[in-house]
Amino acid sequence: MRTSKYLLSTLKENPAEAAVVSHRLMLRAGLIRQIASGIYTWLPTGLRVLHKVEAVIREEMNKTGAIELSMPVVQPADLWRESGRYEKYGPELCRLKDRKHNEFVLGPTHEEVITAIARREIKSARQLPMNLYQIQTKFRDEIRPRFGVMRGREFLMKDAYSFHLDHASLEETYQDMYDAYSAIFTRLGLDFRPVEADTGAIGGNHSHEFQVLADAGEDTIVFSDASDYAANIEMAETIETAERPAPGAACSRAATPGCHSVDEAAKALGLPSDQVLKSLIVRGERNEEGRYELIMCCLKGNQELNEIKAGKVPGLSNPLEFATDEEITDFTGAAPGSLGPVGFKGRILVDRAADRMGNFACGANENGFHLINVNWDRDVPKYEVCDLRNVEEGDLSPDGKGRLHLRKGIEVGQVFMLGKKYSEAMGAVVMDENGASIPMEMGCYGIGVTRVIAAAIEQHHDDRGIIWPDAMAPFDVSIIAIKPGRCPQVHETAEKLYAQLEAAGVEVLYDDRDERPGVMFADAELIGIPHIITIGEKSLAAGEIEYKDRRTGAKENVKVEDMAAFIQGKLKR
RNA sequence: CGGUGAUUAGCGCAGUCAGGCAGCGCAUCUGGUUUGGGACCAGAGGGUCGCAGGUUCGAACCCUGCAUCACCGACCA
Repeated sequence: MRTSKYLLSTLKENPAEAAVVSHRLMLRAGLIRQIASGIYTWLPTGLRVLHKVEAVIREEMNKTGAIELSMPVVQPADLWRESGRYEKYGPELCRLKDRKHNEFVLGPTHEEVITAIARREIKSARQLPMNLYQIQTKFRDEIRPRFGVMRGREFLMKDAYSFHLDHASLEETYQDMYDAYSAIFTRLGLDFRPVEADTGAIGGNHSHEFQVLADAGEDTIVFSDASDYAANIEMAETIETAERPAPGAACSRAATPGCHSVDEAAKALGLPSDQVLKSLIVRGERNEEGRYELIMCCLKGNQELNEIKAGKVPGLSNPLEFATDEEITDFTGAAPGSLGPVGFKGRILVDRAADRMGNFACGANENGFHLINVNWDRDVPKYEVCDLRNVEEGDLSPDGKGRLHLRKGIEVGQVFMLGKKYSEAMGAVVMDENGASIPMEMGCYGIGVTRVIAAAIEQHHDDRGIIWPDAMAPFDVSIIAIKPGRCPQVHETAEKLYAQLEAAGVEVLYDDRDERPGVMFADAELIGIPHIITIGEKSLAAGEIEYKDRRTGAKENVKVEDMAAFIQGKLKR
């Protein structure tokens, strides 16, 4: 490709809207342009990168025997009613109508369509297992799109769905996909970790996420320093070793006017925040009158509720919902900020760490008052202990080996065992050898193709721009001709080398613009092309061409006639 | 969904407080000088000042409503 005939679209200045480095560089390098909130055009250079990532994914998926197909973005609402997700999915699901007022959705994922395909097309158990995949646009109407394509509303995803006669077969394919994902992310040059994960809106019962380690990540992952335990913080179980102190002085009331938070109350009472109980009121199930049961969750004041774990406690709303201020005041007679378990009329859940507290302070269920020297059992006779809090840096690993460390991660892939959730709801069955209809076991496996690119840039860049891993680079080589208009020999050498490399199948961006050198160097480095060749009068006088490695910055002079072979040698590695 | 802020040339912004000819830098085009790390000089083109309404002799600027975008928060007890 000649730069003069290409749409490079690089920006010298930093775009105002970009907060993270990958977003900034994707805009500056001319990879993407925003067209609406969370919706992007992929410019030619960006599309080349996208195609590179797709190619690696296809190769590794095909190796496992998965078969590619393509499903529609626009899907009939009825299909989603069949699975029960039309109502359940919430406002993230974009709903629309056609001219005949038929209802449709923009596919945020494709379980419904694939299950509809499978139930028609897979007729015999002998066809199983079968793993079908596509690389297709998804649309999720995110609450808050951000960080460019990291959390976009429209994005590209590789999604695979496997069908099985039994669970053992599902486990086998799950492992194959786990291994394929590891191979894909390794080939793409990413520093990643597979972690145990929650199954979320997709449903199912077993799952791993593939997390790219990066500070810009929106997920928190935890891992042990002494074992291979790794999980999303949403899943990580806490282990407590502290002993509960013996009850001391009797419980008494203390005025805490104007205190609405744990920190304010702790300050007013002269206690550290881990001696103050945090009491949160959440919704349970709805009763006949349409009211929610209100349940109290008690935590140490300095610790955080884990909504995912709490949502799994039987009887609690899932996904977890907090009670409104009105509901709380109606039920307890006090406003948030003055709540506590002593005398609370409803179910009380106590986090494992909070259970080890003694002689602590908590709200008095009376505005402007707290209780001090409160003790479980003595002052709160009935409560349930469960795992409610987020693990923290240095906590014991749930497998009993080592301590936990927290890191930020970008979720680039997830593998699920779905089981029979969709096949049962939608009647995707096969005949077994006895002639009985049995719903197929299913698995599903996603990779955020567009997010992978942002994640790669987060991990691979410097102050000059992107440093692509080889497998993702939009071009293999950049040829920069210094003032070819002034020196015919430079022009001829550049043209010849360009033709030679193109003929050898090397992807070259040949900067033939006759710009000042600084402009061309800056563009090549911003775009992140791994190998940069400079042809100029100086070295050409000695019959040489300059080579620079984008990653290491190392420079080398190579004889004109050897350069094509030299580059091909670099690319083979 | 809540909070904060923004919206003026392709991009980045000033001008709004205190109403009175639409500005600056970059980019683009023309000419010239330059030429190994985002050159310099001279000139030119480019604007429904987000939209709608109101106040005013006069509105980018004041008022009202709306839209879009961004950032922060959604752990609140």
